[in-house]
Amino acid sequence: MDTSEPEDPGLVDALVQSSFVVIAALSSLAAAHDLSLTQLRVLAILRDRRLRMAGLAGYLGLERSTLSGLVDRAEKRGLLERAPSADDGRAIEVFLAPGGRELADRITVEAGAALAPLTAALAPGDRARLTGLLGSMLEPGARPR
Amino acid sequence: MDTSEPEDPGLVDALVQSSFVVIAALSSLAAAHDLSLTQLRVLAILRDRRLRMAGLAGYLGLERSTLSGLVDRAEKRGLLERAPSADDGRAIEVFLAPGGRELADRITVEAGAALAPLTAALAPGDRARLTGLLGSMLEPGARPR
DNA sequence: TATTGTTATACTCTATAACTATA
DNA sequence: TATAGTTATAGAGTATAACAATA
Repeated sequence: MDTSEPEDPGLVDALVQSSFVVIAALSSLAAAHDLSLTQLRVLAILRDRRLRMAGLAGYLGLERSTLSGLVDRAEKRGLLERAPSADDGRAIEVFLAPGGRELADRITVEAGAALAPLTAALAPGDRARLTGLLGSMLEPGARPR
Repeated sequence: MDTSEPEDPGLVDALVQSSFVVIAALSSLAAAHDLSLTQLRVLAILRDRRLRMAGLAGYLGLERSTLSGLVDRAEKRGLLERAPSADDGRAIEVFLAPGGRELADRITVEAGAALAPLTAALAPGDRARLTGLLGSMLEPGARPR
């Protein structure tokens, strides 16, 4: 018996469809600021963290070599900064430059507005219910892979 | 007053996070079959449709020129086929080749399995509730942009 | 020896612009 | 003229492999 079979194809479809809609909205928001979706994620991740290159790569699920170019470009645009780690002579820490922080804040607001057409489709009680259900679905240990 | 402000930042966060988790699972499923996420979407879209290049580009939100290369590669792999349209001498129709249909079916099953860790985190009643809430959120007219 | 980050290389994805063929 | 698709070109994103510096 394959216990990993889905019990509710309708839910899978709904999750996949809504995810594509949300990601498309975020991609278009990123594009409006001349960012890739990955760069937008970097800004969001570094909003309250300072990470080494390898740590950032881990968050994004990318190779370290990929981050080098990505951070290069963002650094040239004044969004990110690099600084050698005090603890480890090999490591480089990445964090938001002033311009990056400003943009990250702006994008946070705009993301809410971009998704408002979706969230506004629900009654207030349903919004809270949806938040709760997504929250329990994402609880530690429930992630795929 | 800015009426496009989000009324529930918690919901926005939950939607964004869950969407990234779902898309990451699908990307990794695509990668396991040597497909890009876009190619996986093409297989899903063409599963019950035959579209012109321009129509497919529209579904994906991509330029026609982008589709040319993408379909080229998938065609060489035996996943898609092209045929001139009977109605319009300029148009080319794209549809699943036998290999593409087989792969699309397999991927549909595997997507359910890949997301099972998420869906299984919910009680059956909650799964139905979540399906319903996502469904009403996606109702026509609610899409961003 | 192992790890951190970078560089070199290659391929895919994507867009813009120019082109051909058809409408 | 306008539309469908392709090609040429260019840039970003990504990975693998090889490398230098540090641990």
